Amino acid sequence: MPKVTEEHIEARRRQILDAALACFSRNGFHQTTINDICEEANLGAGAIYNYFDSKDSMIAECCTHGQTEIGAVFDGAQLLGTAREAIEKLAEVFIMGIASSEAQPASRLEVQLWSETLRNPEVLQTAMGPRSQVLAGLQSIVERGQRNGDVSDSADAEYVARVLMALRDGLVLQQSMDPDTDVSRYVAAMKQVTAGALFTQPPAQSREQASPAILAPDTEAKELPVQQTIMTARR
Amino acid sequence: MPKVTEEHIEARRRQILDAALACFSRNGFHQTTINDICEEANLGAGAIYNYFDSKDSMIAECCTHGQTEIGAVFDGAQLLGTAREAIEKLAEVFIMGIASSEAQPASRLEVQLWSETLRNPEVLQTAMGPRSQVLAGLQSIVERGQRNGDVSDSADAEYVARVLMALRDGLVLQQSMDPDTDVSRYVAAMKQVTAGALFTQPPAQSREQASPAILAPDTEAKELPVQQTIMTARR
DNA sequence: CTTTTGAGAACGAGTATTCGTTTTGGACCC
DNA sequence: GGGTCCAAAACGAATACTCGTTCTCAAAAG
Repeated sequence: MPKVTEEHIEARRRQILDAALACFSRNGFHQTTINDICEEANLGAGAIYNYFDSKDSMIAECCTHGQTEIGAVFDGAQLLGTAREAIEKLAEVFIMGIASSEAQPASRLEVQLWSETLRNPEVLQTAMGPRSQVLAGLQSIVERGQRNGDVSDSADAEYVARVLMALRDGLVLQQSMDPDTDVSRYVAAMKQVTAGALFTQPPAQSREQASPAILAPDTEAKELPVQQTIMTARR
Repeated sequence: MPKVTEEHIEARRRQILDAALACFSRNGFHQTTINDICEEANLGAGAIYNYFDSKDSMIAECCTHGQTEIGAVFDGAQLLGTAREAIEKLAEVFIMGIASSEAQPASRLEVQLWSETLRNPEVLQTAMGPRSQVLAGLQSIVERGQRNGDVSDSADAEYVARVLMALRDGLVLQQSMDPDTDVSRYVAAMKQVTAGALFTQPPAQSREQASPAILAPDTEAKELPVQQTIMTARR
């Protein structure tokens, strides 16, 4: 069959890649053999090597594919309004979307990818790209919140972003280890925690920087509506 | 040399295990060859097989060792007082202690272990043991806080525990990917977020269960210090 | 008939494990 | 006390096997 349509070729590639992805998420990259992929794809070894140079290139392609998707979903979320709103939106779209319960294979693959980054600098590169993009996005949300007086000035924007990222990564891990993880309940709990609605009582006399918001300098507590006093309030 | 003391044997085992651990955390379980371990331990291949049945048994032993330690550190933290205090304590002892910056190898090993759990049901078992123990501990802290009126009744204790766990796991991941991660800054940011001190303003009109704390029943808002109003607010 | 595709045998590099040999150093006798 | 002995310990080449990749050739398509 000389000259098969370009789409056919792409379809074959995707067929193989899907098979590889299924195997990788089930067994990890290095425990998956080419034969496993062949069987999953119902193809012989020769066929696969018509479409991919090597197993490593399949691994690489799976990794970049999965990671760029994460960046894309993050970018897709419209993060307007206050930081609080943005974070709530993130919880719904970014976390629910990526770690949605029908996507357990994707979570498992991501965990495998994490361990691969520790070993393979190239994979680390491709994984860190989208990750730092997301981190930067989160950080800028926090910083914008600070400019708007929405977020405590004492917050360490970079590390608050990391904390938010951890909330996502941690869910991915839990979901991959335990398929019964209830993502909605997780997101609800996460919202409650990040919204500061976990405790019914205020922080004790803040000893250190533990809860610096209440020490924000320019507050005029007595004059302001109650709620306002907590945060930086007006400059 | 007949008659070698029992301790000597244990010491040799540990020597080999330490070598294996170093290799595993550097390269992952399956990319590490027996020869790598031999070189790291300055031993021949045969010597190693006097102390371990197989490479797999070394993997298994590394996994259980690392994981039980986590459980032990958690148990070691004295978690008395209010839930807020307990969580702060946890941040300091549990998270700082386990993910302390000189322990990057341990973090890397844990990430490798995560991926191994997805593949090897036996490893999953041994890893889940300490993990569920910690989760249960976290959950009971939250529940105790609820009984004391310390924590919002609407909180989903089980999933709040998962969120807290995610904060730890996420740090482990970040630290393993990026050795420059500043654990103290992370812990500080995490404390601020969990303490509800991130935002300067109270949650908007709670639309759903997003921030149910403001509906917590038994608060006496008017009597309380100003800060208190933020979370429990009116009514 | 020419060209592309795919299956599966064959290859070869790499690895865990085994095993026969060598080394070690404490015990035991003189 | 020092020389001999010998089981434990270590070694490392040999083994058996797995797995990624290549090769060959038949089938299929144009």
